[in-house]
Order: sequence, then C-alpha cells, then structure tokens
Amino acid sequence: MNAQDLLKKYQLSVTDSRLSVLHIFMQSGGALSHSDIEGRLKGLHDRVTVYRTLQTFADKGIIHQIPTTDNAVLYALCKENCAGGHHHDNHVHFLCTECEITTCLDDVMVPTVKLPRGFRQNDVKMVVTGVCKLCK
Amino acid sequence: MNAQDLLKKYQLSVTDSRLSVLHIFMQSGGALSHSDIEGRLKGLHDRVTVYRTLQTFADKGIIHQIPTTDNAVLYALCKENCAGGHHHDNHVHFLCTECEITTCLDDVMVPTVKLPRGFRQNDVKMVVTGVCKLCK
DNA sequence: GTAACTGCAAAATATTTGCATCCTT
DNA sequence: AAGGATGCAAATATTTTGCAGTTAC
Repeated sequence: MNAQDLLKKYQLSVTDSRLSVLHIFMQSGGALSHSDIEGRLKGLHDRVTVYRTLQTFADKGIIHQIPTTDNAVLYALCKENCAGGHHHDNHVHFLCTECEITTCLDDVMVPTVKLPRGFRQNDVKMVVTGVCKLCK
Repeated sequence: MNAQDLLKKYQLSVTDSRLSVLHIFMQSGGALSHSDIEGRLKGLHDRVTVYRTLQTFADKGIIHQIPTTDNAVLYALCKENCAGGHHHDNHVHFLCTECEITTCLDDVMVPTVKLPRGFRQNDVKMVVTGVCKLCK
C-alpha cells in the first residue's frame, strides 16, 4: 500500500508533511526517533508538525512507539500496514495461566533492546505471563 | 545489604541524598521514575541532585534504566544488590545460533510493557536470538 | 465553503551545566 | 585539609498549546 492510500484508509487528509513522514518510515524500514525524522525532512516542515504527525499516526495505529533499553523514543510502522513485508512478527505474546491460551497482543510491540558490544541481534521474543482479559 | 554498605561497596560517599534515594528504591521494590522519586523525597533535596544521584547509581551499576512501552523512563535496583530477594529474574536472555549457548545478559533488563486494559501481568520473559560475542 | 492541517510564537516541562558552598572522608 | 557532593541559578533541550493563516476535500 502506498503512502497516499494508507492515509485515506485511516481517513486522514493527504498532506505534504504526512506523505513525507510516511515515505521516510517506508524507506527506512525500521524504527526512527523524532529527531531522525526531523533530520531527514531537512527543515522542510516545522518541528511541531512532526510531533503532531507522529501523534496522529500513533492514534490511528499507523505507527507504534517502541521503547528501547537506552530510552530513546522510537516509532515504527505497524505490521498490518507494512505492505513491503519487511516487518517481523514483533508484537508481544501473552500466556494466560487460567485458560492457558496464548494471545497476540498486536498493539504491544516488542521493545528494542540495546545489547552489549559484540552481540549481533537477529530476533527478539517476548512473552508475558499473567491473567488475560477474559479470565480475570 | 543496607544502603550505607551498598554505597561503600561502590566507593561512593555516604550522603543524605543517596541514602534517601536508595531507601526509596528498597522500599518500593520496583521501578520508579525520576518524578516518583522526586515526589517521595518531598522537596528534601534538589531536583538536580536527583538527576545526578540517578546518573551516578546507573554508572556504578547500582540501578538500571528500564524502558517501558509507554516511554516513561524508569529506574530499578540491579538484581545483584537486591538483598531482599524481591527481584525477579528480570534480565534478557540471549540465544546464540552458532554455539547454541544461552547467555544471561545481566546488564540488560527486560523492559516493562504496558498491557491493554484487563490484562494482569505476572512475569515477562525476553529472549534475543543472534550471534554472541565469542562466535561473531 | 468548511473542516482540518500547518507554521509560528510562546508556554510548559525536562534535562544539563557552572559555580560557590558545604559535607564526607 | 582535600575532594567530592549539593544547591542554586541559568542554559539547553524537549514537548505541548494557542491561534491565525493555509490547504485538502
């Protein structure tokens, strides 16, 4: 799905800023910080607009905030919308100790961890155990 | 280990601020934000001192930053020092695809995830797959 | 034309730095 | 006594808010 259709799908007006920010996400294929984005826009748009754009996208579920172990605030496109297939299965799984059912928490992305020097990362799995919505 | 000995172990002078902050961590037994700590100090110490204290503790490995999925910056005592035994086994594990050895990354704490409404959390496991320091 | 979006200014918040004074060792 | 830690003031950085002008639909 291209940037324009994506915006329409979420009933957002198609504007320059939004298209630019979406293109930046699509091209990078990964997680970006506010200042990464600001940098790549090269002053084309106001800093405040970037904040508002990211907020809007996050509200609509186009992007997610991804926390990292060094506490930078990163954003990334959500899986569903990532037509290019570049995304991994990077949401958190939940195992309920009552019903023993494992649920995909699609809205909860796996945080990015910062590994010690020398480690190369391939894949991250995160499983939360507890009591699910239905069993509580 | 009590707060005073802990400071001595890390060759830090024993001061009011540091003792207070350590006590707050020990009593809470969990992760705290800068403002949590500031709040519990009730104006007894300067805001800047809290920043510096947290920084010093983090440098020495007394506390860790813990990212969360809602991007609050949280700190918690490191396991080793947590004499009370209140800590869980909350560091990240690393599975190397070359040597197939699983390593504890003691320095990398498992981020706190914010679950959707209705879920109760018990335990979190995080496993990173990749190539370890020795095999790379 | 109307509602929504943007850019600018400025407020609010969060974090860092410099320096003189005070406290720990 | 000496070095480090604190508190205050102020500089910087980050994020939010208000509003007038502009743009998408």
